[in-house]
Amino acid sequence: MNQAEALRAEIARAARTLGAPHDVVPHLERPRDPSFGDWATNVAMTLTKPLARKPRDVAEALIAAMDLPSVGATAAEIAGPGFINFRLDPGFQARGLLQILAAPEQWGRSDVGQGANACVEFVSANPTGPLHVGHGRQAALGDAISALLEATGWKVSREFYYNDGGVQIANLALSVQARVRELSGADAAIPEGGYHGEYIREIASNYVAQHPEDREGNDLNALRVFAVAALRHEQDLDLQAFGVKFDTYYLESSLYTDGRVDSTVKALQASGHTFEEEGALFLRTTTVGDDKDRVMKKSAAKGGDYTYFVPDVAYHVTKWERGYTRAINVQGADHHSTTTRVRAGLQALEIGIPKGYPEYVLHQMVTVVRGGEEVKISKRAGSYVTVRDLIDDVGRDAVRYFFLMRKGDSQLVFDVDLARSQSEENPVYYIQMAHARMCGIFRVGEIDAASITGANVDLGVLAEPAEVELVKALLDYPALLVGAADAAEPHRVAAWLLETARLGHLWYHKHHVLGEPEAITQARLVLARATQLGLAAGLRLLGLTAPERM
RNA sequence: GCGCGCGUAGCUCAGUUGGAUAGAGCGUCGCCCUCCGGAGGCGAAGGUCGCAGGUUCGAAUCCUGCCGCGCGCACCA
Repeated sequence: MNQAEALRAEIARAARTLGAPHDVVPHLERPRDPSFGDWATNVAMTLTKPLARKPRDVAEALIAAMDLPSVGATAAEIAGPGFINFRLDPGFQARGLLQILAAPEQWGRSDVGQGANACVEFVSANPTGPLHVGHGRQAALGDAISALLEATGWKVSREFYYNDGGVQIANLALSVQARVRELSGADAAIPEGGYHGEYIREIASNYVAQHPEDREGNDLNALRVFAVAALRHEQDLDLQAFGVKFDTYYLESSLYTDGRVDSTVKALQASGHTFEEEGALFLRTTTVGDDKDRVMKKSAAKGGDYTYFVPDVAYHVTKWERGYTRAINVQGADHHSTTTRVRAGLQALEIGIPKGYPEYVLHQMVTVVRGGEEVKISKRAGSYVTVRDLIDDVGRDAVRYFFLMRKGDSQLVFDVDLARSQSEENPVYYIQMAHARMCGIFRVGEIDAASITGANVDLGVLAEPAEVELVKALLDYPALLVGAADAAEPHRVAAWLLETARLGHLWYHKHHVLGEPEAITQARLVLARATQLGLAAGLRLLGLTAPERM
């Protein structure tokens, strides 16, 4: 049990002696102003009604009923309408750092997920071109959300759904065909809705080199297979360069071949939530808030195919059946119309899937800016900027951090000049520098950092305000992860890193570690080591490196 | 027109799920400093949290209606 939990438990115990409900869970928060204390609770105000007493009365009785020393508290004061502010003994508080030193790899990890299975689906790009910046944001978000879930006790599968059928793939094949024919001197145009990027030319010439028997590009099926394989390979290389690995690749085509699409349609029809109109089969989605009912199967006149959301529903049934109690889909906000449909389909099946399943993390657009100007195209892809462009330009760490530093709901401006600058205005550099600085202390002092355990060190001397603030920030990390994982919001970790790095720099500039009286040096070495490990843990979680020198 | 998201300091954004005098970085203006690691430290100015109502002990946060921006509104995916 950590310090905050111990304090919470003691408040709850005291509250029960006053007659509070047995299941009371006092809310703890950091006061906005550190001068108020180290922890605050509003529990006295929430108990006003059940206890039928005034908030300040409750607070007073609560404090009297608490064993403050047992939880390291030196004072408890009533403030404002009924807050209780607790002050913790600095040495007691700093002893929380020992947990970091004892098991750095475990730091921040918890078991709130209790080993349940979660599926995080992200990127899921059609194999029709190199990955663009939106995919990059999805890759960073999906990978970080996965890491967050893993750190909080979930068993996570990172999944990539391949749309390997459908109109877009057909257009890809036709686009390559046009370029092949162009090579043989024929006059051929890219079809409507086709792909114009430079990479299509590369694929075409590779195709001709490997298929000398089809210089005219007549074998559309061979073209399609070749192009999809080439682009899947290319996307794999992009993801590899980004350091993202998937556990599962799920092919849309397999949903047809193993009969899941048909069985899903039959089940939906049996459920009574479908109807036929003008020769097409509809799902009644208006009952769950959609603005119109959606076509599942096109009329014969339109080809009689299933629309894309039918395999989508079938696919999400497999997630449920594969035992994922939590499924998170990371997509661009332009896909938000699918959420209602997929959920409606799953609900219509009436097989016990929760209403909010799957969860969607939808992110807004990314604008790439260089030299103050928006960048819109890349040579290779033509109409859009690729992830590869960014990685080559500013490096993997910066790309990852920049994609994660804003919450997905907000639009993101990716300033390439800032991302590559070696200055403290660059948040990535700033955070990594803080880590490297802590490492530097041990290097200069010729001390083996791993030998620092904090045993027999009086941490009570870590009482300078800058030290107390840094200690508190470091100890907030585990709870931060729980909240971030629950909300699927990695940007909280990015913000925590920046703030903790700031406090680390501040402390470093204000106080010396080496060359102080022995007792102080020993205590500060513990804080330096904990800061280094704490920052490294956060960086690692987001998939960033923690360099020892820069 | 309908749906979703966003609107917080000059700029870029946080805001612990409804709490105290709304914060940080950059920029601006003062004053210091040159220290284990490249410049940093201290302080100041700067806000009607888009607007107007509502809910309650208490709202940037929840509800309603407007305004502005983005995205989406196919028998496309």
